[in-house]
Amino acid sequence: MSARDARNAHVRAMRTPPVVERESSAAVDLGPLSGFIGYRLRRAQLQVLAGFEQALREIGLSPGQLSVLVVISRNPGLTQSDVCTALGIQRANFTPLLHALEATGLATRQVLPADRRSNTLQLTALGRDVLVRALALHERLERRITDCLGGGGRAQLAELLRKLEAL
Amino acid sequence: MSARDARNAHVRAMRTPPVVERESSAAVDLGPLSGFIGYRLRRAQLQVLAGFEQALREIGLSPGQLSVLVVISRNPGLTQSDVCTALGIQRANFTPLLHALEATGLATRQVLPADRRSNTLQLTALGRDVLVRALALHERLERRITDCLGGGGRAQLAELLRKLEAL
DNA sequence: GGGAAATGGTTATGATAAATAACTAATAAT
DNA sequence: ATTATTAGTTATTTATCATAACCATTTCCC
Repeated sequence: MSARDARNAHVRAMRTPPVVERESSAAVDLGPLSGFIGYRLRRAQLQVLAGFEQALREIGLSPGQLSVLVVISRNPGLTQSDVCTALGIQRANFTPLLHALEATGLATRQVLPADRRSNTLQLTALGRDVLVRALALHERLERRITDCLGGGGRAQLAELLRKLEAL
Repeated sequence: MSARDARNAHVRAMRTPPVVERESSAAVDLGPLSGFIGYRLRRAQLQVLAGFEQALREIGLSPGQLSVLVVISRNPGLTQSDVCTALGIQRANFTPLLHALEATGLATRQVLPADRRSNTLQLTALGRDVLVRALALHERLERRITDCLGGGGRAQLAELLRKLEAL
């Protein structure tokens, strides 16, 4: 990095023709990697994830938890499996996620009388309240993204990603 | 899901006006979630990741490993830290990743005489060969993505994601 | 009606990626 | 020469995703 650059700075300044430049900081060639969608996706997702945690820090919801709250808020009475398939979560991974929402008093399970294997999900009053606040905080993140991409870019990105889900 | 639909099918067929439709399969309302870039990113990234593993199965490289091979192939003599900052990997997480590449004979570390704390990285002959084959296999995935998004869409996506990394 | 098969939810477990802190050896700074 | 940085390693923690096995319930079908 710049360590070695600093070390060799005098050499370069006096005698080195600025040809090789000794890997000066950002001079790393990513080659075909720059065009890999998967690579770009990973880095972008990490960045947005960091933004999410920052934006929702005071509430402390994970992305998955927020998504579940949104879905059961708009579709009261869905079963766990319904939510899982809607969100692309494994049923096995959904159990602890949901239990966390129950433990914090945001959601409740209720056995469906018509099929006593199934649990239907509802938000508590607290859950509705927290959801509203979380969505407001999340707006900040989305605004940052819009500022970064422009309104059109943001819409394009959402659409392209949506298409990609059907890969 | 369709389970409950099937259960109530006779009822609906005889007397129920097709109004409520009992959460028919894809009728889950994601609400604002559909517009969340973070949500779309997560799902798209998972999909592309699955495509990656499928495409490179016969070689068995992880995305991170491939990215490292590419970078040290195009920039021989980089130190570990150089590669880390170029790829956005923590130095601590890079160590086992690199050791795996060494253990499979794809890359070598070499102490830099000018600074014996640093290791410079090189590909072995095998590493170069595997890299070529891996890139060829990876082409398939990229082609699938291009088929899915169109050439223009793919370029747009790459650019938008690149911008997002600077969020 | 009653046994086999399928379904909803849970548990346990493993694999992977990422973050943090503490440590060593070597170099740089003063 | 002492001190402070820096490169790399180790250990640990956390979170996400995947798989398989299991129980209770319901459906299928004979």
